[in-house]
Amino acid sequence: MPESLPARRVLLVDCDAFFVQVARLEDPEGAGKSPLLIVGGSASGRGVVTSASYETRAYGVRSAMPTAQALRLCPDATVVGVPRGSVTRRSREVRAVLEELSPVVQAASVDEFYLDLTGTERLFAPETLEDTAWRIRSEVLARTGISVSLGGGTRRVIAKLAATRAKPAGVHIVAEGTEQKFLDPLRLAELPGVGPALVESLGKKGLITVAEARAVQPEWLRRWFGPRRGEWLHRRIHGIDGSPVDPHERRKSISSERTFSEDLHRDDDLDQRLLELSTSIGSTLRKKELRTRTVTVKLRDHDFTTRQHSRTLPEPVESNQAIIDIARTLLRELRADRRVPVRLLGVGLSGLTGSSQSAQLPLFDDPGGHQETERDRNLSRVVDRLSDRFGYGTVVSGGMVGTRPDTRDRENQDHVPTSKKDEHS
DNA sequence: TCTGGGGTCCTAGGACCC
DNA sequence: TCTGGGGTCCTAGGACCC
Repeated sequence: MPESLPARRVLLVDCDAFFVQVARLEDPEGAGKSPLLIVGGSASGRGVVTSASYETRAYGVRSAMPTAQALRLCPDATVVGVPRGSVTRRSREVRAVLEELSPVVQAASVDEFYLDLTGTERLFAPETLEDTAWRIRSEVLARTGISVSLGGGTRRVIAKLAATRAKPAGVHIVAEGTEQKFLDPLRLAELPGVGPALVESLGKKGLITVAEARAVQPEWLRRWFGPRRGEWLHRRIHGIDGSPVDPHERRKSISSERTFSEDLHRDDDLDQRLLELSTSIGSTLRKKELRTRTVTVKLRDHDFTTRQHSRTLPEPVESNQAIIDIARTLLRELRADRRVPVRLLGVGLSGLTGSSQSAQLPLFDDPGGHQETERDRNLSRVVDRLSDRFGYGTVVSGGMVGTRPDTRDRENQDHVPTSKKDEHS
C-alpha cells in the first residue's frame, strides 16, 4: 500500500435495531410501548426473527433465530410482522439526510451506509472525525427519528468493525496508525466475511483470534485455505482494504421467494405460485428499466433440500411471458429430478442490462422457444399499469397472464389462520 | 431449535474455442 | 489416436451479510 496518500476518512452509519425502531415509529401505541419487541415471524408460522429489541437480546434472542425458539427464551415478548414498505421508506429518508452531510454515500444494505469524508478535513475544521460522527448522529436522529451508531477509520473494514463497538447509539473511531492494535484482540469470527464454516476450519488449526492468525506465515494461510481465500484472510487480519466507497453500485440480481404455510405438492398450485412470483419480479425489472438474460428457479423441498436450475438466453428479455416460459421449464426440470412436497419456491433474474439499449435482432432461433416479441413487452407494460391502479392480484387473477381464479381463492384462505396468529402475538 | 427473504461473491466442472 | 493449455461462458452449489 502506498503510504504517501492522505489517510482516508471512512464512516459506517449503522441503524440500531432498525426494523424494531421502524415498527415502533409506525405503531407508537402498540409496538412503541413494548420494550420486549421482536420483529419477524411470518404469516406462515414458520418465521424467524428479523430484528430483536436490545431488551429481548438480553434473553438470548438473536436475528435469524426461529420465532418459536425466541418466544421460549423470552415468553413475554411481543412479535410483530416486518413492516416492509415503511422500512424501505425510512431507509431512503436516512440516506437522503446523509447525502446532505457527506460527499460520498453508499448504501450497503437497508440499514447501513458508508460515507467517505476524505478531503473534508479543512471544510469541517476544527471538527475531528469523531465530532463529525456525533454531529451526523444527532442530525439523522432529529430529522428522521432513527437512532444510528457510527464507526470510523481509514478503511471500510475498520469502520465496519468500529461500528459494532459503537453500538448502540454511539460512536467509535479507530485512529490512523492504531488499526492493528484494534484488530489483534478480536476473535476471527468477528471479522466480516468470516462465517461459521471458516471459523471451524480456523479453529482446527488452533486459530481463534486475529493476533494468533497474524503469527502464521501468509504462505501457510494460502496452503491451508487455498490461494485466494488465504490471501483474502491475510489482508483481512492486517486490516488491508482498498475497496472504495462507491455511490454508483448497480444491482446484479432481482429475486423473490416464498415459504408456504404448508408444503405444496400439487403441480398446479406450484405453477400458480410460480406465476405470481414471476409477474412480481418482472414488474420490478421493468420499473428499474432493466432486462435479464438469466432466469433461476429455486425449490426447497419439505426436508430442506434446496435445489435450483437456471437458464441463460442469447438475448436479454423483460416481458412476463418470456420470464414465465423459462421459469415453467425450469420448474418442470426440478420436479422431474425429485418429486416431493415443496416448502419454498423462488424466482430470480440475473445478467441484468439496461433496457434502454435497443434490442438486438436475434441471430438465430432460441431452441428453447423463448423468443420475446414486441407484443409480449407491450402486454407486460399494460399489466404493470393496471396493477399500479387496481392492485397486483386483480390483474393476475383477471386472466391476463392465464391464471385460474379457483386456485387463488384457495390461496387466500391459506392466510386466514396465520393472520390470527399475528394478532395474538 | 426446526430453520425468512433480500442480496453478493466464490468455486469447480464442463462446454467450447483457439 | 490416447492427447496441451489458456480463456470465457454457463451451471450448480455454497458461504456469507443484514
